[in-house]
Amino acid sequence: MTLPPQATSPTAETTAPERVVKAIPEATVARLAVYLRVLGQLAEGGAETVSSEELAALSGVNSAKLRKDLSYIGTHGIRGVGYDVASLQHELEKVLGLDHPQAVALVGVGNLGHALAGYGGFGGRGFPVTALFDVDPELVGSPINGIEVRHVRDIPRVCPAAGVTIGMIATPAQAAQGVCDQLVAAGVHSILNFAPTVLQVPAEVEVRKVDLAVELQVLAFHVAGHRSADAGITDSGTAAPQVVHGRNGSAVATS
Amino acid sequence: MTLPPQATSPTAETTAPERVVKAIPEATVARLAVYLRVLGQLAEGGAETVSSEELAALSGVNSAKLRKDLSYIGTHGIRGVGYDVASLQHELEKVLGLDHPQAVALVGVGNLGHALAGYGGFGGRGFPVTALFDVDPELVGSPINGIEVRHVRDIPRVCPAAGVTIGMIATPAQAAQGVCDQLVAAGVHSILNFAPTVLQVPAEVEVRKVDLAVELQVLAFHVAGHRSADAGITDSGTAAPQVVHGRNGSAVATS
DNA sequence: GATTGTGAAGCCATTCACAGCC
DNA sequence: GGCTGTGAATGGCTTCACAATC
Repeated sequence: MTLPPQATSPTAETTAPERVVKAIPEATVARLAVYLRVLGQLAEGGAETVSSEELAALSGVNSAKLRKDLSYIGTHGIRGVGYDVASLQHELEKVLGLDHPQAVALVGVGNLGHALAGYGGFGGRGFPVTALFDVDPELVGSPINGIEVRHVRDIPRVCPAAGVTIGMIATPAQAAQGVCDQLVAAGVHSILNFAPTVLQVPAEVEVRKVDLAVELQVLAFHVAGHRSADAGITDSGTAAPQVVHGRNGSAVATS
Repeated sequence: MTLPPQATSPTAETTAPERVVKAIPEATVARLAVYLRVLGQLAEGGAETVSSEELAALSGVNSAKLRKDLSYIGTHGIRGVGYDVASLQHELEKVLGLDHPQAVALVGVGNLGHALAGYGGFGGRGFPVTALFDVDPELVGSPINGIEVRHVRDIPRVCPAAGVTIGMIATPAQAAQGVCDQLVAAGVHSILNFAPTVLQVPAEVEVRKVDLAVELQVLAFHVAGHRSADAGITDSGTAAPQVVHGRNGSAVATS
């Protein structure tokens, strides 16, 4: 259904190079994933269509932003009605590359790694964790969640063989850079880093980071700012409909 | 040491309202926390001063951005030399509100919650997890990491008593909104959400979210985009010195 | 009448480039 | 000579507001 994903630029694309896969802002991509999840919930609830206003409220953004976001993927909502839940879902899955799944490797099976390995299917259909690595002799060789833990030194062999495209690093900080280098050498160009360090990588590698300490410190900053303020915070600008939300930011944490 | 934190605005502050605690961009605050961590490592290594170029490289940003960031807090580096590591550390700690610690409550002590509770002191001096909550009768009453797990229904009583200012939610998605409402009612206005849902909160509450599924989907998007591209990605614009990094984004995940 | 899609305007953040200082 | 601090320029994202469409 629906047309091939157009560039949606107002001006005619005179020189279309193969495929137009760019032009979607970074920030938009992250929100598309959120919309997709909300659509899943709506679909479960039996909804067939949804308005931008409704979907936006459930996603914690305003409706103009949502419509602009969807315009990047060349969506076809129906004016006066809204969006078809099912087809928008499929559209988003296709854009995000979820139509064929990505094999994920997880390095570092400590407390956090364990939790991540167990996270399993994530929200909906997921990212299969295909390979686990650690250096602890107690862990190496034993299975977790049905997957055998390999030694980190096997990354160069195992990852390409398993077709791993995404790596998650949940090691202690000191080990993270070394592990990262090995993943990159093994052809893994997308990395999600949970270790509290900034990773140095070549330009073609995409790193996103999830940094607990930073998140807490940002919150602490705001706590500090609002101390002794009591009346104050009534200036939210425009009165929101009902549903509001603190702010933006999102795992924004990427380095 | 050092002067009181000035607003750093170019124009003279004619109407200074009590204290000038704003004017620092959201994105800058997150990076300040990163600089602080790197400074900690430098201090351990025995460094006394550091140049913006050096600190920036270690933090994965360019030096102009770093200097601009520091300018917001009215820093006093020494031209021709750099920054004093120790005093910059203290300056950053003060700005981020780390001089007196924030009590943190963690709700949801499953796999992930366990890992978070154990994370303990985080990078350096930390955010003491002061209270744990869950609904599982098996967990409630038993101690984890020396802290007794309480029932979620006790949030309204325990949190104010313990002076909790920051809440972390690591429950299943269905439970998250309810828990959030209770935290807010208990006066907790800064929340870090690990559950895969968008939380609806009043405007005075700051929510940051850490969303695994979103992070992975953003990475998947980029994997999809670079498929079949082989030569391509040489257009990084300016040639970076040596150290580079994928991109930005950071836990950007806030809703 | 309701709701989408999108130019245009506005805002925030990044980058540049250089004056000021050590 | 080296390095910081910062106005000015640029770029990206968000918001507004409304014409187009159902």
